[in-house]
Amino acid sequence: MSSMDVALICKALGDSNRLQIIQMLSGGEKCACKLLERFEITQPTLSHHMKILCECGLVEVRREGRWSHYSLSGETLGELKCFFEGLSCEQEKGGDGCL
Amino acid sequence: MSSMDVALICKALGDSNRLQIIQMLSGGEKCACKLLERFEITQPTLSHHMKILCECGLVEVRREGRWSHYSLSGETLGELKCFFEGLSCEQEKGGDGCL
DNA sequence: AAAAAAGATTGACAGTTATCAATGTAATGC
DNA sequence: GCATTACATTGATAACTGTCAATCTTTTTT
Repeated sequence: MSSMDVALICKALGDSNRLQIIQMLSGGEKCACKLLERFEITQPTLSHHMKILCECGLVEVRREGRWSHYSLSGETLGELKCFFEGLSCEQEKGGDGCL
Repeated sequence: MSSMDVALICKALGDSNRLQIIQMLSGGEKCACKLLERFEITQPTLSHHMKILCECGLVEVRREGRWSHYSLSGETLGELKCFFEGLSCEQEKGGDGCL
């Protein structure tokens, strides 16, 4: 997973509504109507947010009849966790070369 | 760490330049001049990015003479990792209530 | 004191984004 | 076939963002 992919996902999660959607999806698959109940936004706005979450790869959609069921992508979520786990605040070797 | 805090950090990391800065800081503390060398941006723009990274709590600054040394905040980084580790794509119990 | 170096701040601008109302589409129920 | 339901798309708009040039502040050097 490239830096650009991670940046795209972070950008998607940079919106408070979308971050809360992700947290809801962490409990398992949800349909759009259930998500809509929890937020003070209109249906077109939710649809817009879901599109962004899907386009960055973090969310997958399963269409069934009239319903759209959304869930987290296990693969993308795993890679994202991996990226953050790779970050460290520890010094690697010498200073920063600035004196 | 609240959802809003995480959203603020994600927003900060949603810019490709800032994400790369974070990756550089993962190797250890760096001063602004060293960071500037690696990017195709002007000094005021870098300064702007560093301010955003500091304000969300992910980066700390240590001023020394003319230099500003930047590093990742271990505490914030830890909490951020914790947040992402808490996400799962597994179903919790029943379906989503949508039939 | 004057010059230089490192970095922050200000102001401006083009591009992007979150949001909504209105409308479109596809599936279901009567 | 017609109404309803679930959701997507379009168009508009106000707010926000990344970027740079110009300038300011602070520290070091001569």
